[in-house]
Amino acid sequence: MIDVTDLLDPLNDAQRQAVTAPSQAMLVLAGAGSGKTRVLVHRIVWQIQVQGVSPHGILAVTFTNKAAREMRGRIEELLQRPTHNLWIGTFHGLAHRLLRRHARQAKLPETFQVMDSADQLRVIKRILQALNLDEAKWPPKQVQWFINAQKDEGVRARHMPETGDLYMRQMIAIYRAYEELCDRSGLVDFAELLLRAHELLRDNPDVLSFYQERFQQVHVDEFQDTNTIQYAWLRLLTQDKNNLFVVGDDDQSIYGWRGARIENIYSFQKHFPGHEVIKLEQNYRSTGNILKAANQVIAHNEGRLGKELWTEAGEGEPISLYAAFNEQDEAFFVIERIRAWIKEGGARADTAILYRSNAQSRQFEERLVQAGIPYRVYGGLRFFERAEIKNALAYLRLIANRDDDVSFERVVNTPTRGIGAKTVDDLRVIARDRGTSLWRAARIMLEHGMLSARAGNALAGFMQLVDRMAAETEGMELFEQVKRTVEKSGLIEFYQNSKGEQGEEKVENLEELVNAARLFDPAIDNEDNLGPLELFLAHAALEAGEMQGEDFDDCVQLMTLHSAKGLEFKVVFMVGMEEGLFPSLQSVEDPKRLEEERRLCYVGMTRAMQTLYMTYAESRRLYGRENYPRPSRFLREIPAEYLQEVRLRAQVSRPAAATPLKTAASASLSVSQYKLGQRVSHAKFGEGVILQLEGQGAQERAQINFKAAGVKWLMLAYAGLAALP
DNA sequence: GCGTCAAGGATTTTT
DNA sequence: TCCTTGACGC
Repeated sequence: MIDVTDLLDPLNDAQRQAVTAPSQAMLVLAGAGSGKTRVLVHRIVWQIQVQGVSPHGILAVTFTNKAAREMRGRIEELLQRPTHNLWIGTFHGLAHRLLRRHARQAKLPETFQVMDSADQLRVIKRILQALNLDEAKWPPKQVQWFINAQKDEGVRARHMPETGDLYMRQMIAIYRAYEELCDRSGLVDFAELLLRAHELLRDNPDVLSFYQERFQQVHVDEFQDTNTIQYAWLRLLTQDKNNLFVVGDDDQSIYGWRGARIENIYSFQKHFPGHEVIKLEQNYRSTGNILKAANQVIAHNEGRLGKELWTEAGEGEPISLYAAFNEQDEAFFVIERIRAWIKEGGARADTAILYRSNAQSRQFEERLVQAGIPYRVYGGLRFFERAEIKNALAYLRLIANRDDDVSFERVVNTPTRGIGAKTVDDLRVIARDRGTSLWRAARIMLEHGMLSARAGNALAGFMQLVDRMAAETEGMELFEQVKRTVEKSGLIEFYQNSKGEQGEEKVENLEELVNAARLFDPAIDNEDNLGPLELFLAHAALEAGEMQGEDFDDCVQLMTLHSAKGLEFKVVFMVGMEEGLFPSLQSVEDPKRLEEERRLCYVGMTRAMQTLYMTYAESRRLYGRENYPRPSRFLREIPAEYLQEVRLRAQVSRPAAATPLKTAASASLSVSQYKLGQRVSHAKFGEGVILQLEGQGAQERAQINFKAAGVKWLMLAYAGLAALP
């Protein structure tokens, strides 16, 4: 008899019910911090150990590589053995694997390469140029968004009606040209991976039935984030087998803007009539007050599946609310609190500052630097996104596939070798006329002597270089291959000669790339007969790598609310709780988007384990303009009993340097009768002295030091002040 | 080809 | 306000 103690003991009733349920379609509604990964992991191990399902017959899909890694790690830990043939991966990673295995049936060249979004944008810009379209009128970003949105819905250019308005017809034409170029170059963007993989299964019954039979159990994490094509793909795989096990939380759906369909979680119930729903509502992360407050906020959304988090932990502290004068004061307050936390022995890494938009990080960074507190900002450039790394990869990609136009354009003149825009333009024309790649076009032009001697020589030199590198490095070990390429391409030399520290850092990064190649273990997911180089390139495209700073150091965490999803911290600061910032101005008009903002708020609040601070500023400089936002509506949605206002103002004497408002300009703009230093009296607060004036007209405000009530900011229009002599 | 200047744009992010 | 991007000139 198998001992299932380890498997079931750590679970609560609902979790256990989900883990041990018979094979059937199942929707696990897992609230924040309710142990959803644990349920997935234990469910999979249960199937292997108790139900006798072979790991080979199990598929688990996640959104991020990190989640996939974590899940595999935990499964192996529980199983006490490696899980080689169990498929765990991201939607994109798995789609890529399918396409590699069935390239021909997917109508792709065996050597196809994956483009990241920056590559995609370059291609789009090229298309716009080729079509003679003005980028101002057809913003490349918007085109990119349009194309991806179509692909996310499974729509190709040829599916789109020719009838629409001019704008639509033009967009479709661009889309079509884009598809043609990608096909010619063997390039596949992220959305295309999913769409192709779906078409592959849909149009090839033999392939489909092979995988339908193989995968006895399909598991999906973060199901609320799936888009149309991802869900369609899942349904193809599991069609009549009722073997789809999804875990998700409709209240944590925050990626609607990039195609995620929260509706999938509702449709699931229609598409799989025999399904079971299990709710995980016991939260193991936060204290009672935080959870109750979060429950109240999210309750303002409509059409939820309905869940209420609860905890066995005590009430804990109320949420602290701080009204800052301005963004500087907000940062000051947050950093003071972090200081106090550290002073009491708390770890810096247990504190997180969460904001709605990246632009907000600056003031906190400045203060942290000032205070000498180490910190880490999430969301910078990733390793594989760095220019020098992409250049090196471009050479490698050309070695793997000469028709890769994006890579060709990227490095044809990097390092500079005298191939100018003119030559590349000529190449593009030929390539387009003949419907072929730049590489082939270059061949043709060289053979027909269509180039000037100088350009011709330079171009021939480049092509020989690539051919030579390919020949020389064939059969080499991967890292040796990468090393040679980096050197022979001239990139190392190029960056060494470029000036200063920047170049040095780039050389170091290139060395790091060689190192990454050395550490890269293709065996991990080489169930296919792919070469190590191809696998490495795919890895580079599908996993942009960690950000710069690793989290080895104990440092304060700064990130957007979006990137905080899935994480937890003892002390959380949600900053910038203001109308127009959070909820974002762009979202307030549309109820759907507003609800997504509210879910984001819910996600943010439920990150906090012990202490949650929420702050807003009464005045905020944004894009060079002073704003006087109102506190976020989400704050009003929290019942007062869970809130505690922090009153610091009278105690905080702000350093003069942090007071940008006392400028001559702002003082002179005060047309009113009030002056700095003027004594005034107020009906409620009594007598005081004006410390600062800012704004004008109806917006004019004064900071007043009241003898009895302390320092306050008041709108002059409403304050009803009387001037004293 | 590189450096300088001006204009425009500025949620949220993974793959 | 500030940063990125593109155009233009050496």
